[in-house]
Amino acid sequence: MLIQASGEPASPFPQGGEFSFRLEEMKAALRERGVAVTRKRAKLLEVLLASDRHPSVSEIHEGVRVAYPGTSLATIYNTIEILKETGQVLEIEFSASANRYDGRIPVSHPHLVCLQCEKVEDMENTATHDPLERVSQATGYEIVRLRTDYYGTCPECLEASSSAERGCL
Amino acid sequence: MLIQASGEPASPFPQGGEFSFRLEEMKAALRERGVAVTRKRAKLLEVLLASDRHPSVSEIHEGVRVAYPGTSLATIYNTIEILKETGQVLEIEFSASANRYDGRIPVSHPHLVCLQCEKVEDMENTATHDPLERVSQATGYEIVRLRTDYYGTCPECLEASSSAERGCL
DNA sequence: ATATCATTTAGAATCATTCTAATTATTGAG
DNA sequence: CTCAATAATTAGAATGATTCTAAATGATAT
Repeated sequence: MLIQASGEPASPFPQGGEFSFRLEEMKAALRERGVAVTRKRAKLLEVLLASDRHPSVSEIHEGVRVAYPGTSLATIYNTIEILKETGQVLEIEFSASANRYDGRIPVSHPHLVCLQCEKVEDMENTATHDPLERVSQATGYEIVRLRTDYYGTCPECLEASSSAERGCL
Repeated sequence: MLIQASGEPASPFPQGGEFSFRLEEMKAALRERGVAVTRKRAKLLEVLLASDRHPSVSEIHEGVRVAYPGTSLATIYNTIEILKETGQVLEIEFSASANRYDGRIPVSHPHLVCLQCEKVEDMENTATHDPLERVSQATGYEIVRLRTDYYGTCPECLEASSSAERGCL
């Protein structure tokens, strides 16, 4: 599926460029990381930010290929990996379909995922008593499932790695 | 990784059978669905319930093979699929590693996922203001990421399917 | 210009999962 | 019991997303 079909030249964003701030932030993060902001990478960032679809890698690929037809999938994966490492993109994992990416808000926040059309939308972070019902009311979705997972390092692994640092291994 | 090595005969659960209730519930759901509770399937349910690891398909496979060495992976996948359809197991999706399954509490609830050892633990559902900090305090995890996603059907798809039902397509 | 280093590439490899077509087990009717 | 019908199970192939690899290309800096 195609994200954005704007041509190459200096492309400001369609809807008025609300995310030019993020664009610069991402470019700065890449430079700070010591990697070049090549034309393809810059285009990738634009495509990522231009879409409110939380695009997949292959959607981004198609978007970049509008401007640079020869672009390989590997380039998209490589760059997304760097963006992940620098905290510039949020990966929304799926096992049954392709992962989706949020470059606009790169920190954890709730989404609405339509099981039918696979749309992924941002959700206002409302207070959370009986979250399913509340969210259903607020959004018009028929909510059937909520996923809330906290990711981090467990106490055992924290202890193990601090021991290792102290040379106890 | 191996889940449970108990032999075949009538095996009650190791820790005293707190989940025999769920076992019966799952068997009943299968029967109601019109599928047989074969010995391999029964074993699968036991292995699933016996572990607090939120086992993956291949972990379940290994557990079942202790009792039934010839068991194929396909059987595990097939049965898990039926359990999912009947709401008897909660699938915890990962894209970078195998999905994990919770048969003890088959409805949505928060987990703690260790990024280092890939442990998946159940979490008490505490009130949720500044959830990262709160959860970190409560659990000893160093929390770096929270995933909260609501799954369901968006208003557009709801409308589309009700139109279709009314014969408007 | 040229040596160096990063970037990009096409395609192979991997891994979880699903599919397929054949085999085996179970069940119910007679 | 026996046999036909149906369900369950199997091994392995197919799929699809992602990662890896090794070669080619591009940019940079003297």
